[in-house]
Amino acid sequence: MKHYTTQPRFLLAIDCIIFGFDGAELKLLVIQRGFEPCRGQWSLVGGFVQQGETSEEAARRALKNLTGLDGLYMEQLHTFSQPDRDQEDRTVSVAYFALVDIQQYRQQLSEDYHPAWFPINHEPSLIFDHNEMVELAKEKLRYKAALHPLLFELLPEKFTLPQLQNLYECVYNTSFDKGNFSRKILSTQMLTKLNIKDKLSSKKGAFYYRVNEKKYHANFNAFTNFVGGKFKSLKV
Amino acid sequence: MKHYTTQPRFLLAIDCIIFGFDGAELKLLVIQRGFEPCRGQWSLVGGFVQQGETSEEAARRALKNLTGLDGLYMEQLHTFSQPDRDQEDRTVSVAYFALVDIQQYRQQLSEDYHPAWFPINHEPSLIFDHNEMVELAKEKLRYKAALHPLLFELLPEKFTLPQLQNLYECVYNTSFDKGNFSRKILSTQMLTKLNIKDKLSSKKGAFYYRVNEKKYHANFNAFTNFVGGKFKSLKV
DNA sequence: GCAAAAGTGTTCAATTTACACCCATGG
DNA sequence: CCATGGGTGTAAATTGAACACTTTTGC
Repeated sequence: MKHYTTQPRFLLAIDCIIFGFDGAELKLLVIQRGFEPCRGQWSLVGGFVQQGETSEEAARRALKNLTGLDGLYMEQLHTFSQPDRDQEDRTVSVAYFALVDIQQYRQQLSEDYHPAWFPINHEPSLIFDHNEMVELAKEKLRYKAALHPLLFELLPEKFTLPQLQNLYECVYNTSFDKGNFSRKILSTQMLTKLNIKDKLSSKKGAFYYRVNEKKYHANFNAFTNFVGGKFKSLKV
Repeated sequence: MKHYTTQPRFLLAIDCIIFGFDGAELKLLVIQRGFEPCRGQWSLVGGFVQQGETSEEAARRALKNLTGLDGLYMEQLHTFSQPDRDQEDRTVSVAYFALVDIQQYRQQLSEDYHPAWFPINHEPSLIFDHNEMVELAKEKLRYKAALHPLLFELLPEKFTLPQLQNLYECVYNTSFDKGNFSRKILSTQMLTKLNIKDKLSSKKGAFYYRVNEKKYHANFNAFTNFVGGKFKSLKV
């Protein structure tokens, strides 16, 4: 093993795969790249890790810059290190995926970034290996959401069961029985029923619920099967 | 966003968390570090990523060097980037976890590396953030093995159901009903029964099985609940 | 009153769990 | 011939899937 000083050095980047849900479709947030190489092309939100910060911190910084939001759900996805992934220089990128409530998202700095939401499954061609990152993030989202309640992170504070079911149906591109779905979700005791109804999508109106933070955090890492029998046939 | 040339540069390392099973205990392979800083202390197997190779390739190179084995089960775990994690220089490390059949492992280059197997739960104090890496790898192993058949990778080509059950019981530190365990495993059709018995641990002898590679690979990524009802109470 | 969406109830099937029982054999 | 661990059978309990039914209300 050679000594440290003889080892090659790398640029270290982060890239964020940001998912949102507009009530009808699952979407991906991308920007128009503002500098060379590939200026003007669609790209994930990213940046370089600085001395004195972790890659997590760099990713949160990038997210905050673009969305104006703190405390988003975010987790490390994978590190991409193909020598030729960035034609300009040897850059290794740590990819993170993040979930945002699209209603809370306020477009900031749009002059600099030109952000745009694309429907998942119709995202544009992205620079470097960013499409590969998005594919992996979609897999991970489907995987993790089948067992853990992270899709709540995509919804506003108050939401109805039909809205939640619609989100699951979008993510898994299938349909669920409403009776069985509602019983399954409510049996986790992660939701608190409010006395207000959303009357926008039906005459009867659907009750709003909000996440019971205590139960949610306490049970986030437990295994809960959120997708019924489709669980067994899911491949990832 | 600054231009590339103004960005800081990092050393890029890989570290491998290598698990093995000796029939009675789950074990971790560590080495005595051969160079400064921390020469002589216990460490994960690692190395620096070189120009022109991916971190995956660097990890396979390190595994091959130490164990003499190709084609081990290996997957990327997490990237560690605390600025002070290596006191000598700013080094970011991509951690991989690997599973080896301990019987196939031949101690090579022992003069250089001084490798040793430690029982999981009694591993020694390791350099840098390596204990943290091991903790995360143990969690990931328990998580993934609950749903996918990766523990087969820890066993020799031929093994008995009681041996397999013992392995699961070690990983989850619990016990399973032998009848239900055997039915569950065999129902996956991932095992082929051989006409030879292992007579070492009983008078009656237990039939050997081997992995049906076709079924195994085809269904590796499907969700299969390998831990019965303990699944629901498993937290990770 | 009726269409449309929310929400509840009920049945049948599949899976899981617990535990009893039989089997093979070395000493 | 019996103790020991391997292996099979089975009934009860739980969970899941399907679908019928009731509720509410704007038009």
